[in-house]
Amino acid sequence: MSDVDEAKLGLRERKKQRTRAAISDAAIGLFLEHGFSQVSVAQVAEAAEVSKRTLFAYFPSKEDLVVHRLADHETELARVVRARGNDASPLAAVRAHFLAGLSERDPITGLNDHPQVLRLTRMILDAPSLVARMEGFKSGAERALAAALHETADLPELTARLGAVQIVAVQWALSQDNAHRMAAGETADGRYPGAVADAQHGFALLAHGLGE
Amino acid sequence: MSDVDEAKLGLRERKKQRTRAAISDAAIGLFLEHGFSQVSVAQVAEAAEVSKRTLFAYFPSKEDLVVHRLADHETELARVVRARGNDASPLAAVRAHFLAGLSERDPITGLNDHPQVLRLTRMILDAPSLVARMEGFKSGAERALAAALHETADLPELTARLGAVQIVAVQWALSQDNAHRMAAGETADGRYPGAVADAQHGFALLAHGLGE
DNA sequence: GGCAAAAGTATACCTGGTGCAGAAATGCCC
DNA sequence: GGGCATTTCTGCACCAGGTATACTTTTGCC
Repeated sequence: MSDVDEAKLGLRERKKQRTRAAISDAAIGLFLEHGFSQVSVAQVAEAAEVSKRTLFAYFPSKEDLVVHRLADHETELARVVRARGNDASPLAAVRAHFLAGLSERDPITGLNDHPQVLRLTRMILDAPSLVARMEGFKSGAERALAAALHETADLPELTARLGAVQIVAVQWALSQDNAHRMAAGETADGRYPGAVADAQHGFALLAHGLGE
Repeated sequence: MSDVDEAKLGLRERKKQRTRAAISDAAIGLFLEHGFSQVSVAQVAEAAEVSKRTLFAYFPSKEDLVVHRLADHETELARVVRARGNDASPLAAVRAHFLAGLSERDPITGLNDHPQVLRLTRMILDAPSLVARMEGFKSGAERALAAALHETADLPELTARLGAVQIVAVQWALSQDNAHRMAAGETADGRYPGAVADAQHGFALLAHGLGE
């Protein structure tokens, strides 16, 4: 039918990837247009020209149709910590990574005002089950970061875990604040200086404590 | 039928409360015995001698049958902060409250090895949807604590929020660690000194930072 | 006692998700 | 190209959580 683009994997594998993409695209499109809870998986399956049973062979739940694209952010912080230079502190590495994300307008920092990103954010926030999945990612990020701190910074397990949950909590809160401001109409470029200042403030709190 | 125990509220209200308790008790009993996911709401309704529709009039979801008892912990930290003496710092108030919880073996600190508590903990941890609800409580606690800090400690909103998420994250991690040790067989009394030391460590990290 | 409002019930239905048996497509060897 | 095992897909029946509707029972109160 079509040209052989990526001939490395057999026809079977290519078709599977195309089917997967078709299902995901149909789902995102319908969800963005009508809202996550307003669209049934049966409608998604029909739009993707696939049976409901096949849809669930590719994605274990309705929520996964949305969040599978964000799944690798779960281990992002842990990878940053593991990949840091030997002289750098974990906290400095995470801070540098977050500041880089801000300057690149990485959607995960919340500092992105593209209409598609805004619509996706609003769609997720409107669906409690999707918010719950995001919280689940947060937990996964905590676990992964704790392991990375424990293994590469020679910290006791509890200290690593306590540090990890604080770091993840602060970064998440900073991102949420940015996203909230974008949703309220601020522009990414206009918000950028404030976002940087707030990030510096947040990481300073992490480094030097809340006081007393 | 039975004696009039609490005659303050009308018969209607008393009956409602009894029905509510009957449903909740039947649910907890069945869930503890067979596991949360193994018991259907229809079975709970039957055991409570109530129709399924009535059950859902009292509890909006299956998960609420379990977590409604824990709901007021959501605002516990915020209340502690608001009720502190005018000279005390919020962090000191929270630390004192947590240490008091440890010495009282408050189940929410994780430091309680009563079989019923252990079984309940295991039951919740075995059910992903219940774990997700607990995470939701965490978010609620963060919001409430952030508001309390903002209003009573004269902190900017972002600072209050960043402090709140750190405090909640640390306290939650400490509690989870204790609960995990209880589940692994440690006794509450044996664990108590270590739990206190770990709590001191966690709150010291909050007060003085992770360093660098 | 009688009546309006509240609470409870039975039933049918919708949606997410799974089990099962069979049809269709694919890879591969001839 | 023709067969054949394996994988994939499909239709269908089914389960559980939850809701809408329309109806009956119970309660509060005059």
